[in-house]
Amino acid sequence: MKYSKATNYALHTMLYMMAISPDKPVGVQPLADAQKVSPTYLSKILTKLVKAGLIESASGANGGYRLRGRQEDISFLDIIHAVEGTASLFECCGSGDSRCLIHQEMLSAEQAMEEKLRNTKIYEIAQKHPMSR
Amino acid sequence: MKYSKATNYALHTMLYMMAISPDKPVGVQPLADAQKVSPTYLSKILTKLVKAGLIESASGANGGYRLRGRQEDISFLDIIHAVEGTASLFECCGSGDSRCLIHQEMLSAEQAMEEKLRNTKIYEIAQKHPMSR
DNA sequence: TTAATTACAGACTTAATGTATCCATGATAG
DNA sequence: CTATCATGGATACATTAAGTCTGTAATTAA
Repeated sequence: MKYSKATNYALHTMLYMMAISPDKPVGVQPLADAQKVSPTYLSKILTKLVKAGLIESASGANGGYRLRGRQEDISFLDIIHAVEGTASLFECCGSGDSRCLIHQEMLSAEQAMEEKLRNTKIYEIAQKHPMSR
Repeated sequence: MKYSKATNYALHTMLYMMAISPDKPVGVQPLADAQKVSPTYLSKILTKLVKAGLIESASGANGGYRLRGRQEDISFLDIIHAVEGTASLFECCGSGDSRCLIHQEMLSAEQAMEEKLRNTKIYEIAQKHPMSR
């Protein structure tokens, strides 16, 4: 079990956008360069962030991607959910059996991690170390 | 990202062993029946638990698998690590860059989940609901 | 209105991992 | 010796991750 590379790219790209250009749109090319990943692949990931409402996009010249909404509120969990989906990490006895105590404990442990991720904002990271990789 | 079915099988089998036969060895067949999974596949998973020192095995007639060591101490995390390995869920900038703040936060969140899993013992579950699936 | 720029969508490929099955081998009790 | 049991290796299949390629649509600048 591992987080996908896509999640890694998404987190770093969000940090990069916040640090470099929090207001003006940035094209996918410079973002891809910063991560050393292909632009077409990164654009797929960014589209997920758009659909999740974390960033917005604009076509045409001078277009690109831009942060949306209150930047201070964007959490690690928001980004991870946008990329990985919101399904539970642990599927148990047909996923419907709420009597299964193992399932309950696993869910509870997962929620501990999610709460931590929900309370961690990229904004804080950007403050501490704007150019952090 | 998801926990493997193998982890699910391992957790349920450990609970089953603790509830049904905490002392005498049990063959893989009845354990496999309880999970509705093939014996040969389950045996591969159990072998991992053996190598991790959580259970012990005995060949030959009247052999099988048996819990090992202090049963009250076996945690969810022990079992998960035995099956999934102990690698971090999040691999970042070449895995070596400890300056990466994103990596640090992800690690910290993961540790929150692990601490929860370390403090959750199957023994407690077995007490509460011996026949829990 | 045309041309350049940019995001988006779909099909596709490749590699890795998970989930199993089958069979041969080896250990052990009776 | 034989029946019973675990172990290991090879293999097969399905699913997912990771990435590429190409065309289409939208928008701006000239």
